Amino acid sequence: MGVTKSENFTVEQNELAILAKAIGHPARIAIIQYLIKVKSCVCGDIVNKLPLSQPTISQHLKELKNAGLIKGTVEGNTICYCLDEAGFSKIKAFTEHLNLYFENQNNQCC
Amino acid sequence: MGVTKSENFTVEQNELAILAKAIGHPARIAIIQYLIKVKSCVCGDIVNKLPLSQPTISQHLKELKNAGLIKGTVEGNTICYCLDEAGFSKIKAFTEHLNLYFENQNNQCC
DNA sequence: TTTGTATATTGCAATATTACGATATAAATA
DNA sequence: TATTTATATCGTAATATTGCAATATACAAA
Repeated sequence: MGVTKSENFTVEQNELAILAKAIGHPARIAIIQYLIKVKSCVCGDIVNKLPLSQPTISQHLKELKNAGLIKGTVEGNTICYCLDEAGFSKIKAFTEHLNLYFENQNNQCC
Repeated sequence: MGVTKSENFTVEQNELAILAKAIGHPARIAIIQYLIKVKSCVCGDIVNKLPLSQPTISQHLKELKNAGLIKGTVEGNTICYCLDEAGFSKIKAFTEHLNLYFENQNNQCC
């Protein structure tokens, strides 16, 4: 099929899945890492930083934006992108659960 | 195409992408959440906990295992699954970078 | 040994994703 | 106004993912 049965899962599970899926591509990881590295918004040079064509990068940026992981602000001719805390804070809550799990792994069996 | 140009990105970027992609499905989130909740291995009742067929769940478990996010141990007739710290520790390192970014967001522009 | 139980694999149909050339749009500049 | 520059959208081909029925495998129990 190729179609995910979203209706069988909770809103939270679907939200987390959408976020993780959006992160799940090396080009989108590279975009996120670049935005972390420069420590601010980036106006208009992302295309030059990635080994993909302009339409492809535009598509990846759109997906990150749809997932709530980056924000884009029109700045005259160019667009300024930066990380969006909204999306990442949901991931943070999830990973903190995981950290707690591994810190208290008393009853492990395998 | 549908084929990711992995060779254009770093090993780290590809590894992270594979991990995030594996998490990026509500059924696999549900499996992870269930393993967190029961706080131990789970032997043989995952199929009853999810609203998907047995072959589909088997496939999702395989993907989580391939990504290094869960471990499975054969226990007679059943298989015991638990979370695998190996995979999650890589994600932890990545999210900690992000946390630092948002804690020091002095030079934000959008 | 036969039967039951749990999980994996195969095969396939439907849909999603990735990538990019061509083209559109919109602002900046000459 | 015409041209350049930056980004988005469209259309399409190739490949990947999702889901399940059917079947296989492997151990357990009768």
